[in-house]
Amino acid sequence: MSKKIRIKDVAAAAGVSSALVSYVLNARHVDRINKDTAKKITEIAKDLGYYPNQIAKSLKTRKTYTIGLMLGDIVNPFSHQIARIIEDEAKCYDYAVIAGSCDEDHERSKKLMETFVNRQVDGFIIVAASDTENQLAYLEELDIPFVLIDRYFPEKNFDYIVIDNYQAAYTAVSHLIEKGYQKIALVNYETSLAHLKDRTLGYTQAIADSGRMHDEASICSLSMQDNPQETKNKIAQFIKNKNYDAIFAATNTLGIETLKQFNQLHIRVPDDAAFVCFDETDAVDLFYAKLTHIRQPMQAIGNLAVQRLIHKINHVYEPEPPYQVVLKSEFVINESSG
Amino acid sequence: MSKKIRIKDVAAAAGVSSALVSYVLNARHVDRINKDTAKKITEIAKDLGYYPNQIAKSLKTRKTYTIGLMLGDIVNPFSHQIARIIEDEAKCYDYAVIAGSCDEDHERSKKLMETFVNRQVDGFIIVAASDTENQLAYLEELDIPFVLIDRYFPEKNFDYIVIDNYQAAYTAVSHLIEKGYQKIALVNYETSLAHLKDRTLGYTQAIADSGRMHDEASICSLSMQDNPQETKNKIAQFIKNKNYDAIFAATNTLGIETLKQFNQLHIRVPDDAAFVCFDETDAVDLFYAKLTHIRQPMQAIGNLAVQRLIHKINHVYEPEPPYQVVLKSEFVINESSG
DNA sequence: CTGAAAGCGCTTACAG
DNA sequence: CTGAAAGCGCTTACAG
Repeated sequence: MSKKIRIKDVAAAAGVSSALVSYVLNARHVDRINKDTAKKITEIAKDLGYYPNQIAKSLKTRKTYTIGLMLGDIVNPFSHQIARIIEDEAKCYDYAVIAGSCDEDHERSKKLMETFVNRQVDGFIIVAASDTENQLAYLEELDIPFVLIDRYFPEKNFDYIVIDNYQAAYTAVSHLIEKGYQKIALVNYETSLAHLKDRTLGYTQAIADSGRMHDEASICSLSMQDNPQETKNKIAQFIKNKNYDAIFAATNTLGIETLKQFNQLHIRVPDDAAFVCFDETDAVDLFYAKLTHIRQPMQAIGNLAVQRLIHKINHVYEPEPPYQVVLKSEFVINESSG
Repeated sequence: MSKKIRIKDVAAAAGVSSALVSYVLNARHVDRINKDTAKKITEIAKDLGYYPNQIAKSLKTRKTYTIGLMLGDIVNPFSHQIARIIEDEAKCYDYAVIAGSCDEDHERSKKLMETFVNRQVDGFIIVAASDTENQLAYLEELDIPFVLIDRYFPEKNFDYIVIDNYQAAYTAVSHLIEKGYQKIALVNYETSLAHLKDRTLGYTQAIADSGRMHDEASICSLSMQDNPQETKNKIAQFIKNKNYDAIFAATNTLGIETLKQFNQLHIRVPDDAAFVCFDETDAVDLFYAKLTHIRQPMQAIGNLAVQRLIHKINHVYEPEPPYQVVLKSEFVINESSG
């Protein structure tokens, strides 16, 4: 075993103090350190294979260079797409990301947050579960910076980066109307989460603007608390009634589940029913009829979230107006709504 | 802001020493601490909302309760399925998981490993990129425990948990043969990675055992170094030649890409070509013909990896014979090979 | 049964 | 230009 090298070892080998080694390696006070000494230290550190112990460093500097990423549900394609982007972007600033999923559960969300707080993450990027405003307020009390993505709380002044969900849904449904579909159904969660409410609103408004009557029977409402089997059953039930000629699925997982049921029941897209859903997943090209979908600007969401968070980390005690960004999404028309 | 409470604050409030608080909260020497004092300390700690600073704790105990998870490619469904399982299992032992992707790249793998080492992870679970044996040897030198999953190095004594890839491929191809398909093609990566070689071997052996001649033209070889577009093009090229009546895709991503090309070129499964692939992904139910596939025991792989790793962490200096587990996979027959 | 003190490996004012 | 020393918030022999 090659024992782990400490700063002390480097200092001894170079015949200087630990302080100097620390200065050189962190490029502090470069102006007033002897060039040759600096060079010697750098070389010796390299020869010995010295890497600073981040734990010790963190204890002293009170910075861990770690971001806690709280996801709603890790199996959701949105989650790992965004996780990947956030990790890459964070790496550019020498931050690591530690991610966890709260599975849309209030309690799990709280536990996860506590775990990350104890691990001294410098800040959070959060896809918030429903009714977790008080957890976020707790973070504010602790002066731990965070930024929300995907979901937001309209009543609060938290920073967020989201898309215009109302507009996205409105566009999608208007497209189906233009295409001549008569009975357009919505599959969505019934929840207090504003972004999903917005999607429902976009749907109902587009229907209303087309001069049609709103029909409760056209909405398939799921609960986020249901287990996968219950969700599946409810969707299957709804599909079987065949009270629609087009379906707008308000989330990617709901969309995929709907398509699976279509397959099961031999309902052909778009002949028997047109289909539009959220997010660009593998399903888009994999389904026999390429899927019309709403494409979120994932890269922008991830990058902005990281940049804003790091800015806040570096200016913790300088209050600023809330940073609330609403990005545009893209509507991609394919065969499934042909 | 409610200032963060330290152990000192609790000690002061309780009128005892920090040492005692530490003992009580960590349940050390419970036998020789006054019950009432202990109770008082516990209550006060709770009232003040005390949580130990994990960084300080780690510095002293040299344990971070963190596992570094190195993935081959985070967008691969295998990766996040297994990541999820590992996170959940690790949580049972109060370990957190910090994950990263090396994108099948040697250099990125090295950087990632160094980052995790500096962050003092207690151990690694690794889906190894090709030719990274020396990186693993480095970990051994540092006495940092690790266990490989999914992939292994037959020449080395590293711990691993994998499936019998040869057998899985052999079974899949034999099934196609029994079904009467005449020209069975393989889509796989050309690589030094043993688990993928095993899959090719299982394929060629099954073909040979059926008394057929091996035909080089039946193998579509990809390179892991190719970018997605190149991979796509090569598969498209291969598909277009139509020199097959069945395809066995040796990885899930290759399988999904193949199916996308089938759609593009209006090749119907299983009428124009039968199809079998690795892994249970959303694609299985989403494709119009339910996919025949090899189902890996993900839960077992993840759980065993975590359990073995934690065992090693707790017994670092007690050498044991290598722990090399080969699990069985399940072959699930569906319509795509009907 | 309990406390004073050292130490984990760094960083950083301060003194010279 | 450089070093001695304090301190981050814990844990843990050791002494009593």
